[in-house]
Amino acid sequence: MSDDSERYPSNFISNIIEGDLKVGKNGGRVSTRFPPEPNGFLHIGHAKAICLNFGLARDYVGTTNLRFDDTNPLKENADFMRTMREDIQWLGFQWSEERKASDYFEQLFEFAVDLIRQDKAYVDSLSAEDIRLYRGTLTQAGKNSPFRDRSIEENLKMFEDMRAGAFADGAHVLRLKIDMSSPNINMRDPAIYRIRHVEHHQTGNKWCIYPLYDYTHCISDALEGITHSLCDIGFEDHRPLYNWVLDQLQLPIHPQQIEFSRLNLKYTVMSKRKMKILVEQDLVEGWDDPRLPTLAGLRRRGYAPAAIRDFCRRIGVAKSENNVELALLESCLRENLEVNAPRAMAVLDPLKVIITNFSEDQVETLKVANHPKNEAMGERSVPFTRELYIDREDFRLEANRKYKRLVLGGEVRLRGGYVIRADDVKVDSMGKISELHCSYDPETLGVNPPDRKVRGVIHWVSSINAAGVIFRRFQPLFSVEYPDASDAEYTDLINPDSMLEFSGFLENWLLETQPGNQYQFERVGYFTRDSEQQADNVPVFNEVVGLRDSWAKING
RNA sequence: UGGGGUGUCGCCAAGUUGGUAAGGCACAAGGUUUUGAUCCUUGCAUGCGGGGGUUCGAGUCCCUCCACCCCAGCCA
Repeated sequence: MSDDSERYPSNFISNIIEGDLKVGKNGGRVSTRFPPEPNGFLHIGHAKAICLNFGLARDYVGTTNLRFDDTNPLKENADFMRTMREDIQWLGFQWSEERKASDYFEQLFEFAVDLIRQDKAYVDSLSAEDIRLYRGTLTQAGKNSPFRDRSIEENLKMFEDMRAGAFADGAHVLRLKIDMSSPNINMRDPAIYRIRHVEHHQTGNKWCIYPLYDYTHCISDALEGITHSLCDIGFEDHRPLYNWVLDQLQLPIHPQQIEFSRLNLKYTVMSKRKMKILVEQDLVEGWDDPRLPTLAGLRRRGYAPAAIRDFCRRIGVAKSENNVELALLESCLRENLEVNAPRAMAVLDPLKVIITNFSEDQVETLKVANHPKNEAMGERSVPFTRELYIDREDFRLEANRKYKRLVLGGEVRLRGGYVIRADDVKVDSMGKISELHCSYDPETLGVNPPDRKVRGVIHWVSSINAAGVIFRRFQPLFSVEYPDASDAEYTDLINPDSMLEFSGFLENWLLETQPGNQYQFERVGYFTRDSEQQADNVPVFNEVVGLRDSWAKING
């Protein structure tokens, strides 16, 4: 997959890397890492970070580690690690080495001891509440903890005792000794170890003290020889702390932290917390709901990994706030599926058609191309019979000339087949059209009638070839562009039509297709078989993305 | 009232040492077409948050305003 077409265009991070390469920094080596916390599902915002870290390393012939940032056993578990690995591989990337912050717990502890010996860390016995009070505010300096001047010996002893389990949760904390009056709150003696008597999914009960992010991340990066540590822009003012810690210690390398802005997509939410609530309140069907921007959801929806990668490349990398339109994502998908998806026919809202001049016991086998531009995709046999189905919206009793479909007395071509004329309609007791009687012109297979104008081409499925399935079409999950920014609670802004179900027919061979393989249902959109088994066993096909529809614009 | 950031076309986003505004998406108008799809052609920022200044010349340098975002977890 690593062809040049996936190479990142010029951006501020690649500029930094090229500058580093030019002066021979890090011996010309580029090494990145993707460091998720295993506490939820990866989403398209993570995809941006994944593509960037793996993509940049690929572009500059470097390496990328997968590192689970598992320093908070209260929130994390090994199941999330498993799904994250699957999602990353599905997206198309393979890491050089898998690491875990917990791999470094012993070293992290020793470095902390080193800091205490240097009088740059101390055990604080203030309560969490008091620590907050002593920290000061955004505009007022904090003040030193009364425990700040404990002797090195006492600190050493107490920290060992913390590790040994001598204290209750929250009794003490290890803090860095930096500057309580720093204008940067992150530098006001940040805590780096807390006591938590809980089992860790990787280290079991070996530890009862766990290091915090700011202390752990920079050291982990250095230990792995990471050269460029890319992270969310929210960590920008943590950078001085990142550098401070590394400056105090003997490490093989001092990685450079570079922050870029996270992806925001219109009409959706991008926070794990908010998605979790949607899942827990059954507002969606689960973490893999096709309307969610989780990688699991996108996969179930039928998104092609290459299209997501293309999207991540096209949105660029910068530091400014951004709200990307869904249209860009959809465009990436269509571009990919246009060339890769074999064509087929499906009728979402069936209207029965009787070809009155075609005999009941006859079946004509038509050959239809699987792709209009790619002969290598071959052709398939499509049966033409007296009884078939077309889409309800492809017929009107009467319409003006702009309507290029079937009207009473008008002619239209059945895709891949004959030209038919609508002669009569049957209406049921409710006044709804129940059946259409048409006649076909046997001289029009592959050729247009010389003397008449055919209005257009519509798709269809023969009744002997029709498999009944459920189609799901999707709209954005939220009905407003910025569900996060609204005054209303975001859960109240869910689009009631975000998932519409249709009961219709498709060519029966599609029943054998696998989830993840997309097909274009001509004139409708791209679909894939849903991966979940339904209780009633009725097959479900999810719409990946619709076809561009210029008629909808004209028609309103 | 502290600190850190960001402001280039509706949405993203390029713009090396100042030299006279890339590209994509969207949109619009044509053409091709047995998918109102695809494809092709054309159009789409005298202006880069505002105002000054330096310069032959500034999105790029200086000054000054303005707007928006982030930070006070023993979360990451």
